[in-house]
Amino acid sequence: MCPRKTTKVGRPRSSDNEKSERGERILNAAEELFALHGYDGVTLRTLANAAGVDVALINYYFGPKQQLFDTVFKRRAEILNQERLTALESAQQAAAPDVIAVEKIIEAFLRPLEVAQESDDEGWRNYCALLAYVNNSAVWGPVLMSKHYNDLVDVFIDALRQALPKADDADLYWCYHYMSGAMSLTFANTGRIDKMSGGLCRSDDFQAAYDRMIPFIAAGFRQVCDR
Amino acid sequence: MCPRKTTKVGRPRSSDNEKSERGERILNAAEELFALHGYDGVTLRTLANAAGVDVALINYYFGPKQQLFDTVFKRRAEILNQERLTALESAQQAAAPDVIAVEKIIEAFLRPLEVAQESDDEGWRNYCALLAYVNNSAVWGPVLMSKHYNDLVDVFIDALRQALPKADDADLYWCYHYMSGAMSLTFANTGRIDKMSGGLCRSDDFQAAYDRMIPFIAAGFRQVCDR
DNA sequence: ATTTAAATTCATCGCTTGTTGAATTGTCAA
DNA sequence: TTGACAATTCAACAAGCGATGAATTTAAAT
Repeated sequence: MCPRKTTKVGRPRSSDNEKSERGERILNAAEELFALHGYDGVTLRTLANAAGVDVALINYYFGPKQQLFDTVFKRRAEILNQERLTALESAQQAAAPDVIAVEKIIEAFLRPLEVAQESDDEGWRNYCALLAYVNNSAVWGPVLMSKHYNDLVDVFIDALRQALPKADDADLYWCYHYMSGAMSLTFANTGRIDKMSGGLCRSDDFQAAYDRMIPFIAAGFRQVCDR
Repeated sequence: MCPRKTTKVGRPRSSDNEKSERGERILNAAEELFALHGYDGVTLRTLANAAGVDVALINYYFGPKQQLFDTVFKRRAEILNQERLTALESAQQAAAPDVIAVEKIIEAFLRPLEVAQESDDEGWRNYCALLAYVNNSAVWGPVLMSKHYNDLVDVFIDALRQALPKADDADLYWCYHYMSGAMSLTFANTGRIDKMSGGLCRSDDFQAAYDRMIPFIAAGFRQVCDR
């Protein structure tokens, strides 16, 4: 007779689905959808549906949409930065008292991304695509990239300046920019290279991408900055 | 008394604003807005307003929104491809009977973009940003890039294969991919490098970007494909 | 002169958007 | 046991969305 209500209003019993972690479910779904469709391509209702959550809960946890976007972008930026920094430091200590080689700096910059993408956590693959979106956007790039990644840039530019003493700063920044672009597209995982190469190369073959990318970028730096 | 009607219904006198070219005005405004905000970030009303045109006229000329997007993307793709091809051919003839050098191939690929961006036609700068958006999008990239640029890729990969006979195809495609990413971000003109470098480098300094990019990319190709 | 077609505006359709206030249910400390 | 607070659903809001049929004006063809 009376139709069984499938969703119950009000605070759920904490034992119902222990560690449901709705907040994180929202962030994960948002990460995936924003990466795929961009900021404006995702509606809060689609997101709520993907996260298995009522639409009002998004605002309850994260405020308005823009703030949610910033939160999603920030979350893994901090982790990634930390891993890059420790990778750089340990490479510098390994090389001491000599100055570190360019290849090692590039490696400290790229390997954390590769490790993240190959991890079990699917969220990292989504985050890399989001990073490509933000990095290439004239609206979000100057805001979010500067806000969350500029400190890291300074550290790596410093390291490169020591490794390439003949370079002037403009050379270093431009080359860093090329690296950033190559990295973004490569790890954005769009499936483009699969089609382009007729299936010979695969977007999700991170090992192949990485093996070639380090020497590619390092040689570029040397050519421009070590003349 | 009677309020002056500022817009008149019906077909306008052809002498009214000769060569008004409303169709092209729509395409140009769409190019700019799509490049800045992406597909979903642009509403047809915003676009109509920017183009100084009634919203219904967009559908009349270009059909539904998706079809408009494709038309915008296609327009300059054909021009760009043609210029890249002739640049490659004339470089090959200049080198004959020797095989062309890697640097010359990269140059044939990049210089048309630089010339376009430095031209008076502001639309080219917008188009480059649009190209970066599409290239990095997992939704549009595999569709539009493949549709409008894959033939060109084949030609350039062929040329690179001749210039780097020791390389296997996977190497070539991956390096091409790095080049594509570096180019996209660099010419996307997001203003990121301006902030990153504290004003030392400027996004719109295409000459500076280009002067360093050719040797950077060429050295990368040689390192990976000429071992 | 008449008819047909092209180019434009207007008004409106049904749906979706982000956001929010109110109601509901559960937890936990006093 | 009561009262404050946390977590959730529901219903609704004004605004905006893409699309389109009808009306209108002009140009071109006959």
